[in-house]
Order: sequence, then C-alpha cells, then structure tokens
Amino acid sequence: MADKLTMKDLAQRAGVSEATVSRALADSPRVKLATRTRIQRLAQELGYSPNQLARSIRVQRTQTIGMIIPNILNPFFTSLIRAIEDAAKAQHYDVVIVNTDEQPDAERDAIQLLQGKRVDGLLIASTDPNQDYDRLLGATPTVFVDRAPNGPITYDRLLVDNVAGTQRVIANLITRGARRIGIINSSASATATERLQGYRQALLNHGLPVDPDIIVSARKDNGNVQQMTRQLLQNQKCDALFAADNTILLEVLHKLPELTLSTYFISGFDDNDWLNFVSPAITTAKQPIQEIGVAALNRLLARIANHHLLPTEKRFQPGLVVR
Amino acid sequence: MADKLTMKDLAQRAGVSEATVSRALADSPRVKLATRTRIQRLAQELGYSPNQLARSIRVQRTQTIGMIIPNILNPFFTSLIRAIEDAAKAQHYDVVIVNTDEQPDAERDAIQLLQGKRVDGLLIASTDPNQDYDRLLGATPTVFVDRAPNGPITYDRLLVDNVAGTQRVIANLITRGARRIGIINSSASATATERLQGYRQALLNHGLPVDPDIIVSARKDNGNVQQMTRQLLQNQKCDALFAADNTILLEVLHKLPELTLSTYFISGFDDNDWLNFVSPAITTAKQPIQEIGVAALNRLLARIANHHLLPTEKRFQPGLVVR
DNA sequence: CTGTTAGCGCCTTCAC
DNA sequence: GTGAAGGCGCTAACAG
Repeated sequence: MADKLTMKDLAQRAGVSEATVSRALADSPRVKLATRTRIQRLAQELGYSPNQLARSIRVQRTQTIGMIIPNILNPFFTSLIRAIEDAAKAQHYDVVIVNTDEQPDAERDAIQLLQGKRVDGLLIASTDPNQDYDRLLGATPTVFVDRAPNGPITYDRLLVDNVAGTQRVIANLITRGARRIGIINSSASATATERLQGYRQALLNHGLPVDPDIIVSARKDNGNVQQMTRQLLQNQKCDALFAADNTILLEVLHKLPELTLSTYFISGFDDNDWLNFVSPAITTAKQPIQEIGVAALNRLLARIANHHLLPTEKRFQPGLVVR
Repeated sequence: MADKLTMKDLAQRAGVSEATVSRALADSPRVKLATRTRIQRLAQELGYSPNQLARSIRVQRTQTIGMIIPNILNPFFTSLIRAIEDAAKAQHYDVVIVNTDEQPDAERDAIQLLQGKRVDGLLIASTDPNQDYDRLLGATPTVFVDRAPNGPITYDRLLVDNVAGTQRVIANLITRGARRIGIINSSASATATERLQGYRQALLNHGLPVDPDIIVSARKDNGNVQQMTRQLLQNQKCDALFAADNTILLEVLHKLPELTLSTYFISGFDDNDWLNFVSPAITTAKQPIQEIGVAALNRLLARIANHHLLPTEKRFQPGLVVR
C-alpha cells in the first residue's frame, strides 16, 4: 500500500495547503470554484485515491458493515449476500463478507477481524447458537439474520419461521399419502432445532406417531448422510424423507440410485432453480431471502444511528414450492 | 466505531506508557514478562480490540487482499472464493470480496473502493475485458484469475484453457453422434470468446461446417436465452446444444420441457453437483478451481513481495465430466 | 526494561 | 477563501 499519492503531494503540486485540498475534494463551497475544480482535475489526472483508513480513523466511521455467514457455498447465503449488498449500496455502505465454514472458532475470529477493521455494524448468521456473543460483541451494533443465538432476545433478529415452514412441507407429504416420514436434520444450529420441532408438530397434528428411529441428525462435514439415507429408506422403513437443508438433500440424491425403491417422496428446505429439473420431484419450503436481507440491513442501520433501540425479533413466513 | 478502548486507556489503567502496551500486545521480549502478561490479561478482560485501521496506516500494510468477482451467485466463483480464502488464511492474509454483478461500472467502483481501503493486492476475475485497467490499477499489485483483459500480458493471469476445454466437450458430442451443434454463448468476456473459438476448432477438426445461424450470444441479464433455445432446437434445427456457462444452462433446462424433442444432447461448461441428478444427462468441462485459486493467491503474494516480477500467463486444463 | 517523541494521511476547528 | 495546528490510534526510532 506504499507509493501512493497523499493530500500533501496534491497540495504541493497545486500550490495550496492540505486543508484546501481536503475541502476541494469534499466539494465544499467554502473554496473558490476555480481552485476547487483545478484541484479536482489534478487529483483525477494523477489518479489520486484517498486513504480511507486515515479518513475513517479521523471521522470515527468506516461506512462499512461486516457480514458473517456460516457457508458461502450454500446458495441460500450467497443470495442473502446479494440482497444485503444491494440494499447497502443504495445507502452508501460497503459490505465485507467473512465465511466461517460452520466453525465456531472461525466465527470468533471473524468477529474480532471485523471489529479490528472497525466496521460500523455487524450482520451475523450464527454458526454456533451457544457462542458467547455478549462478551465477543461488546457494544458493536449487531443484527442476527436467519440464525440467531439461543436464549433471550438481546440482539435484533430477523428469522424465518422454520417451524411453520417445515410443518407445511411435512403436511404436504402427508396429504399426498406419506405415512412414515424420516428426517435428516442438519447441525446443531437453532434452525435445525426449529425444523425438527415443525416436523414433530406436523406429525402430531395429523395423528401420526413420532418415531425416534427415523429422526437422525448429521453433522454435514461428516460424510455419513448417504448411510443414513440408506438406513431410512431401505426395506420400506420410510415412505418419505425430509432433508433439512440443501447440502443434505444433495447427499440424499447421491444415494437414491443405489436403492431400489417403489413409491416414496423426498422434500427439503431452501429452494433452488435446479430443483426444477431433478427427479424425483422435490417439494421445498422457500425463504423470502430478498425481504429478509433488506429488513436486516435497515434494522442494522437504524441501530447504528441509535444504539438504544430495543432488540426485537421478526419472523418471515416461508412459501411452499410443491413439485 | 466510537466508544472503543484505545492503547492510551490501557496504558493509563496499567500505569505504563502507550509504547509499553504496544510492545506487550505484540508479545515483544523487550518488555518484562510480568508486565507483559499483566497487560495482556488486562486487554483480554476489558475486551480491547486493536484498531487495525490505525495500525495499517502506521505500518503501511493492511495484510488484506481484495478480490473482485463478476457474479457471486455463480457457484464457480463461490468455490473460487473458498479456495482463495483458505489459502490466504494460511498465509495470514484476509480477503475482502466485492461483487460486480457483471457490470463494468461496478467493477471500476470496486477497484477504487479496495484501493481506498489500501488492500495490499488485488485478485480480479475481469468483468469487462476492455476495461482500462492500466489507468485504474496504477501500481497496485494485481493478478487476474479466470478472466483476463484483452491485449498483451501486462498483468499476471491464471486462466483455464477454455479453448481446449470446449473442444473436448464438443468433440464428445460429435463422437456420440451429434452433427449439428448449436452454441449459446455468454457475455462479451474473454472467456466467451475463447469458448467460441474452441467450439469452432472442434467442428473444423471433425470436418463439420460452422454455421453462423446456430451460433448465438446472450447477455445473461437479458431474458432471451429461452427463446434462443427454442429457435435452435425446434424442428430438428440442431441435434445438440452447448450452453457456455451455468446460468445459460439453467435457462436452457427451463425451456426444454416445452419442446418435444426426440434425440438430442445438451452440454455445458462448469460442473455442479446437481448436474448428477438432472435429465437429460449433461456433459461438462470441469475447472480445477482449487488449484487455480491457490496458484493465484501465491502469485499475488509473490508480486506483493516483489513488484518487479515479469507478468506471466498460466493456463490450467479443465477436465471432462461425461454424462 | 521502559518512556518520549514523531509521524502515518486525513479532517476540522480556529484564526486571518 | 485559505492556512496553521492539532489529533484520531498506532508503531518505531531513539534515549536512558
């Protein structure tokens, strides 16, 4: 980052003081129009790039928000990133993304990294619902998106109604004739807990038994989802399977061809364009990503403007994509 | 970013000078072990977070590299991000991502943004091969990945051999009996030009005619890929179709069900897990993303260490995934 | 082993 | 309409 022009350089070449350059570049009416444009042109020609680090340290503001997500390979999160970036750009904020790869340690590092860069606020899709956020975050304005920590609402949270969403998916399976529905749930996130709850609820509502034998949970990095798929679907043990997220769903699909099955249903959470083209047809719950992203960003900006807002929780209703 | 502890605060509470705090936190052996640990503990307890902006401005280094990509919704680029982040972390560098959404203006803004943040170097997957990078980049150490600007090699570039990759895909189609192969190419990127060239080459190699009527190019944001698909496949105009990237491929798949076709082949560039589950079976060229990312990062770090390296180009060979 | 001093690049009073 | 001076938080050279 060396050999860069500074305001001092510009001031010398223009024969004015640094202060004047600073004002000119800020287009302040306090400097004569002639010199103002002269300096601006000079800066342009010489390819001057203001040092935002220095500026930020002076004005105590970076105009940047940090975003921490568990898995950048998950299309749900990339869509969320897009939505938030767009909303931020419109408000003249930049966004810097950090990926935790579902690892609590990496999430801690991410928080410290972004605090070190003095972002004005943080958007977090929690990797570990039991993380000690109070200690880590201190007074940093923070909004949780999609995945919030356990416990009382001490931060703003904009979430999807996972319980209701899963209920709808499962209810749909039942309506279509499924009676023994297995579930492969994801990691220990709050999302997972809620989806399991929705699953239970739906079975109870329809007077079906909840059988622990067909409820399994997979740490995604652990390569055993395919094995679980076999155990659940073989020998007519289940006639339907709910994969709690995209990653799991793909693993399930990998295993299917080996198993010779007659009638069965597969469903999941999080919709994807490619789901339109795979067989068997897969029904999913689809989250209003755009909406969530925009709302989260706006909430964060509001909180940055006023640290004393009361933390609130907002739930968004997912839709059902029947296939 | 206000109300944060500074070294001055720590110095006061510890009854030492700022300099000592600075040294203690850097774990310098020049400060007595007792005071060192005392200060470190204090910092820990109070949740002190060093201001990296101030540090960077002082040491003239951010330990951060910027990465500019055209489309974060494209899984190819998210995989590339992952590869580069991992490699960077291992070398104690942070990565900040900016997405251009395939818009040259946004790419210009991105370069300026990252220069303003004084990143130590830039990794760019070019959005516009005719962008005036020389002017924009100045002396910023830069390596192009996957998509490079047109013209002579004035920057390092780590690319995929798109010509060879496409040739292989097309040759595979021909081997399997295709005789009239249409192509829907992507935007005006260098990648697109090369894939078209590979397509032509493959046809010529097999003594097949190159018919301009079945070569079309789609700006992806423009919603006409489906129409092109119909035009190319209807009435047996073509017996195979090559979609030059993922986005285009998805559009093609959307259109297929409407068209009642007998035998035909679809193929594409960039492999995805879900391609294993769609019908028709789709053969693709698969890029060695991991390898490219690591190589690009290493090259950039080498260049940061020594600005006077001669720019070089390296091509990676894509594999063929036959389905 | 520790403190003093200076300065990184910028913005913002306060003067004139 | 412009300049001089100070300070944001940090590190590094120089003293002692």
